[in-house]
Amino acid sequence: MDIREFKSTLYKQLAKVTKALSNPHRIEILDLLAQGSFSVEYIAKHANISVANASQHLQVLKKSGLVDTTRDGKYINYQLYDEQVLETWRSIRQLGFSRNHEISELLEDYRKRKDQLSQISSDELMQKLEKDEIYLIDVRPVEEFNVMHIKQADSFPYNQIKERMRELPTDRIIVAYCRGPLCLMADEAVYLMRKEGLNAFRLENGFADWLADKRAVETIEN
Amino acid sequence: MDIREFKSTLYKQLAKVTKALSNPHRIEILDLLAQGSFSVEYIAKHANISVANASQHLQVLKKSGLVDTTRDGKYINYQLYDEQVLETWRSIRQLGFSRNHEISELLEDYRKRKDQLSQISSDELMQKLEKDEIYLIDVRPVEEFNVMHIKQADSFPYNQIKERMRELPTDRIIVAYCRGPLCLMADEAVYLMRKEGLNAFRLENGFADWLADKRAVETIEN
DNA sequence: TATACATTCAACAGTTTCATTGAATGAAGT
DNA sequence: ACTTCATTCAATGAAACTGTTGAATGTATA
Repeated sequence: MDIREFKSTLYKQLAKVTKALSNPHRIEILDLLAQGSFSVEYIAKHANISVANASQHLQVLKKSGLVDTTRDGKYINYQLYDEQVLETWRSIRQLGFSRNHEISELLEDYRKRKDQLSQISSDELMQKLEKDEIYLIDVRPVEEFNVMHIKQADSFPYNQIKERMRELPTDRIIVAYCRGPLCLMADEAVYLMRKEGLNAFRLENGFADWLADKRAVETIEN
Repeated sequence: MDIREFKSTLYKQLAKVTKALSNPHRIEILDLLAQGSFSVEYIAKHANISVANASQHLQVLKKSGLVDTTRDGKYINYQLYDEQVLETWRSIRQLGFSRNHEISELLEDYRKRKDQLSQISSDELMQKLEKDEIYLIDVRPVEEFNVMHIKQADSFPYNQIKERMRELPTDRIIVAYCRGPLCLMADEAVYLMRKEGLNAFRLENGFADWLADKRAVETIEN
């Protein structure tokens, strides 16, 4: 095999990985898997595609080595292969934000409209949590909260906020977080809470990045 | 716009960037552009594709924001948009190495056959360069040497090694480097030098990573 | 053993991507 | 103004990618 042939083979192999990342649904799935390990059905539901379609996309990701499976009863759970996949995904996401203007504009517009950009950084959150100045809520689906969540957080799934509004404290700052910077559930939650006069903020980024930064988390056994 | 629509749009926008990365030729081009700024013709030649085809791939990369152009006389030079593109490419390349077994095997097989894995790390090189124990050669095309090169290196393009063999010192260690870990020119050079009894090694990784690590480089004005 | 159900498979049509070809553009130099 | 030459454009057919559908697989539970 001569050098040229060799290089072609190398780049073709590398492209197998990048091809796996080239589809919007697969990106959304990766972003979701950054939260933990989930069944095909769950993934399909949250990526808003059919189960068969999700299964196919997951197989592409698996063949490329980016995700792995474990069987749990009759469910098959998919998860990111390792931390490096998460790191690379974060790098790509970051690049998307900086190189594709539309992405950051979309998010900014949305947030400006919804919650006046009331964000709080991870560092700030840490400090205020220690001083007990904050009530922290996790607005992701309870399944994801159960897999893992920020240490002092309570579960308040986004779709229950309205009914459970009176459980929230009126004398403290409330901080809501969800999956990551692309996740809008926390924004929606903050919007609803502020409409009711609560002092609510959104955590900048979200759980995936909290985890990647190796900050304190907690798990609920099942 | 509801949340779902919003998310679809976001992930579609992100996929615009990843789609640009999903083709083997475009990956090879990015890898080449990690060395500096080059004309369409040069890129086409080194990626072994037609000029028209290279032009098209380059336009895809440009539309996705990953590369940028500057005009120089009648040439149009393409370069990576910024350092973040290089960083993300390195992250993806790293992921490819770890998740696609074939890649590392291919390289290892090739190197085992060619130069018995005689590699030297960047740190080791730095130390030995200071002690003047090493003769360092850059085996990339001279165009790339001129753009930038490791500080103490001399230019010995891979395809001139044979003719210029007698210029090389026999009493010192020779270290050859090329573009990066996917580049085989340094391996070929080491192979040729060792066959002539010279004490030659390959620099682990290559110029792109040397640069990314912010080590000392030099430029030749033109 | 039979049933339920999560997941995968196989086949299909619609769309996108790709490389090739030859013509068009447009800046530089005569 | 004319020529040269790097680059881009436009059109084409082939190949790869996608989502849908309905059937098949295989594990868990009754």
